[in-house]
Amino acid sequence: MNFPNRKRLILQMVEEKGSVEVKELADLLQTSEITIRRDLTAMASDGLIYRTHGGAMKVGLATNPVQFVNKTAVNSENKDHICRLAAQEIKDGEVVFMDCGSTVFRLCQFIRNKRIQVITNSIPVVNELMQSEVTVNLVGGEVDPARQAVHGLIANEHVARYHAHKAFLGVDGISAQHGLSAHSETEAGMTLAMASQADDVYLLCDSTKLEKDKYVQFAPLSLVQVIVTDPQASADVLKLYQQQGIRVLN
Amino acid sequence: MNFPNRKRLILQMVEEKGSVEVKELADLLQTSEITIRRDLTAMASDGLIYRTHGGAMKVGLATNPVQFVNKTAVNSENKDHICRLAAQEIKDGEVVFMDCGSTVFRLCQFIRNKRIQVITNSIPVVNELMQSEVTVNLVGGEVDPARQAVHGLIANEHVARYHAHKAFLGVDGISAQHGLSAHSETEAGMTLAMASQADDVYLLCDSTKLEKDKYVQFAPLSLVQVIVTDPQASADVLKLYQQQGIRVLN
DNA sequence: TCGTTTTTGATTATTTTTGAACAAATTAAA
DNA sequence: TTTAATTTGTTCAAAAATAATCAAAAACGA
Repeated sequence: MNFPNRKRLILQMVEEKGSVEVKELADLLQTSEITIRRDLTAMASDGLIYRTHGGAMKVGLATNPVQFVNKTAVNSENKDHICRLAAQEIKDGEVVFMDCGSTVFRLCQFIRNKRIQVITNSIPVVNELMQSEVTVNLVGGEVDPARQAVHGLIANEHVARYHAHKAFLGVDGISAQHGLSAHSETEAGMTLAMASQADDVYLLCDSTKLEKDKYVQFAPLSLVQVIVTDPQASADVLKLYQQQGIRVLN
Repeated sequence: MNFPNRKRLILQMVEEKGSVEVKELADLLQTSEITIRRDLTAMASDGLIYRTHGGAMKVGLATNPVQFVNKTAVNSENKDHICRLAAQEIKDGEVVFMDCGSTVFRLCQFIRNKRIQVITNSIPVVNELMQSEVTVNLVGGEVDPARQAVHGLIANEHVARYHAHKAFLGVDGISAQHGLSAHSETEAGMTLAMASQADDVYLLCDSTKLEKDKYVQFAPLSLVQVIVTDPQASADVLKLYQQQGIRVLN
């Protein structure tokens, strides 16, 4: 076993497990501990891993350029629940849209091993899925640094060139009476673009967003086929949506 | 058994198994180890395989798939020199292309505070420049995980919609006789697309790439206006380029 | 056929990689 | 704070792989 091969395997292990030990690697790669140490030192000086006493760690935490602006942390339990449900809907071979919402971002970890194609305008989603089984298609256009996503006219045109089985979208507000609403027009534009090119539109929104109206009201409820939410959602409210022919998962 | 035949079989084996050993090949192809070594050396210089001690690997497996922050570490002094020169050429208000080379990536740190617009197909460049003064425009299309960049037909079309003052591009090889060459056709396509939409094409390449021919030769030297390289570059070689009307910075 | 060129193989010297031993440094525990 | 246990850096030697040189064999063209 030569260095490039070991390097590849070590890197893969570090990525998977987060951290590794010298002994563990020496055992696994059938070589001496000192050789492993040398490998780790070399890799660390290249910035590939973070060297620790007795092993190495994923550099990702420090290097991974952008963490999702911590919005992911709030309400995380409910969001994971929503994402688990949504992930179950995705079959191998499908093409899906994912927009730049924080809930939608959480979906990444549940679909890493699916053989699907994801079309997205979210930079964090691309970073997350780039090293996974998923094939990623990135929407081109102006980058909006605040939202860490691509938006605008060109972006919408790009989306219009594709067709997907499913679209997984986030919104800032949803109500039976006024439909979907958002904080900004640019986000609304992308949501519309993706929705109109997908067979089924899935809205991922935790229960705090139900029956709330925000700045821009941009689409009727009929745009969506499925709403995925958490168990805290009131049954009465959900019934409102179901009466309009929408499937509800919670 | 002649060289073309061995070459074909070796390539096939490398593709299948990911990595091969000299002994293994000598045994299988009924020839001596030294002949195999010669074959491997020749193939490696064409960029078909990655040479290792005792064998060879698939190119994709050897080049680290994640974080190419490491690649920037090798030859970093020379690369910084190149980037400093290149950065000085960029004036506020300009629009520039940046491709997905590792040298080009290093340019990011030198242009963070410029009021310019960058159009790029490189994910690391986007991550790096997203929180800076620079306005970023991302090229859309299929994401190539190995290169951490967007490539392909759609990507090239996207580039064709824009015009830039300058393009900063990396290549794998350059020679006075055969022009520009690359390891893969997809990279070559993006380079061409950007070059044809820019007023001035700047080639960022350290001296190790001068007078080297790689797998795909895709453009004549006349495509570029400026070559930026390091002080190690031989004056004789640079003169060759200057005679063809190219400006050389080093 | 002969002479030339190309390819292959063998030998030796050099380089690279690996492993072992031991002192120095770091961490954890008392 | 001191002691013990790990881990690491350093030096050296052995093993493996490579480069370089030269000779033999095969292929080629006249």
